[in-house]
Amino acid sequence: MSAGETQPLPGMSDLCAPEVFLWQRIEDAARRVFHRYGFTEVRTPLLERLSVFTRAIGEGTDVVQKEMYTLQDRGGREIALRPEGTAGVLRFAADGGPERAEARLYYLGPMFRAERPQAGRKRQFHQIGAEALGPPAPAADAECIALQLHVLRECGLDGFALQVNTRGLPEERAAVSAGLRAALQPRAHELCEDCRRRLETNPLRTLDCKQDGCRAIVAALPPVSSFMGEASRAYLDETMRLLDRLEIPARINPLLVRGLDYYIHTVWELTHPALGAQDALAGGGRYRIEVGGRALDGVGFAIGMERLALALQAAGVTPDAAAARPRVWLAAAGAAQTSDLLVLLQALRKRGVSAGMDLSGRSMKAQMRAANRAGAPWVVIRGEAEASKGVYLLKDMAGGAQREMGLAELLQHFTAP
RNA sequence: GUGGAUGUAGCUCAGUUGGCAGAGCGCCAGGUUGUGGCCCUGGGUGUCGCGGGUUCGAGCCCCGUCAUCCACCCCA
Repeated sequence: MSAGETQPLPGMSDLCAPEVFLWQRIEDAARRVFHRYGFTEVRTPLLERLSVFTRAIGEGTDVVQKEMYTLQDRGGREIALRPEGTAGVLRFAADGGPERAEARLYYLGPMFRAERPQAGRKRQFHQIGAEALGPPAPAADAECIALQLHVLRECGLDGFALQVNTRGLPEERAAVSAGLRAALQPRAHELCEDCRRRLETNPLRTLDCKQDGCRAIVAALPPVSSFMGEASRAYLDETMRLLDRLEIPARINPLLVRGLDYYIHTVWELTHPALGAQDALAGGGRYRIEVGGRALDGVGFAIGMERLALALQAAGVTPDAAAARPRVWLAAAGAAQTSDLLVLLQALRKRGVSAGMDLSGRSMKAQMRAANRAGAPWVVIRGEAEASKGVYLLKDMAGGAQREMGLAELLQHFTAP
């Protein structure tokens, strides 16, 4: 409620129970699938030299120009919080020997972009991503898409739509730009102000303009692949054919543009209808990135965890708090019994039993209420009467029945298979 | 960076033409001298986001500001 000190920065949020259980489930599912595909985790720094991002993502992109958190470190170096994962992973790959040029890596963690927060858009957001390094091959792209869908399905999600397009090769970009510019020229005066500017700077960008007028004009354009060479068109065709053989429903969207410069050939995006305006659940593509004097090829994707969690919740997948529920709760009548039960509490935990207890010395009634709230199926009660007999009272919370037990029998009850 | 909406109890939200700050849920205590869930009773001093202004009087009107949400933009 109180604004200010206790609130996180705009666009950043604290993640806690119960939502955090859903996140853990997503992370576990992703790791499981990645390992099955031979990917290993890499944890690169959140901070990198600014040039790592500007070189890879592209000087003129929105991500670099208006969305990065940049700062100077104590040595006066220009550094930045990572706005995406690929650049750092590729910096890592270039840092090692030649075997890293064929590495299969996944990552999972926070990214930072200084945008205006919105539904499904945070300034600190989280991605699950993977990079399969290696030379361009339609089969590698198809496998990467299959992996991404596999991760999503393993999380319990369905109902997303896959759109694919091609960016061609870097050397074809001039031809694509020129082709688009020429095709748009006759109707340039009908385009919106932004698009008239884009026509000069980056004609590709006119393709995903949201203005109705521009959309109508752009929809009539020949596909970008028509301005590319035969090899690039064949690459896209083969990729689509392989997706079809893998029974992955995909649609070519000739208007799909992705805002990072490093992409070549296959690019794709997954949208989900539950997400609202920010409906891109995940994206990916093939890239060629120059780092440390050499060009590395690969294909990769990223899944937005916030958006995945939103889509899952919309689909009725709820956080499962069961894992955090104690199996047994301990309740003491009197301070002397509290210390005895604290010893029992630790004995149970050491034996692998999740156990809880209210240690603040409250009434029996309050302790029972706490046990009920925690969802413990069993409660162990100990007061003067039990202490003098050297026993514990075990209560079954579902039926209400209770009976006395010695310590050995009690431990046996909770540790027996 | 631009626009719209919204800020009242721990949470979700009412609050009339400006006139004593409210409900539900949750939480705590009691009814049950050692026992949860259901029921009953009791428990609210809360910077009405913050700062100014108008007024006899402001949660309500005006100005500013901050925050949140949504949308543009961009992307995951």
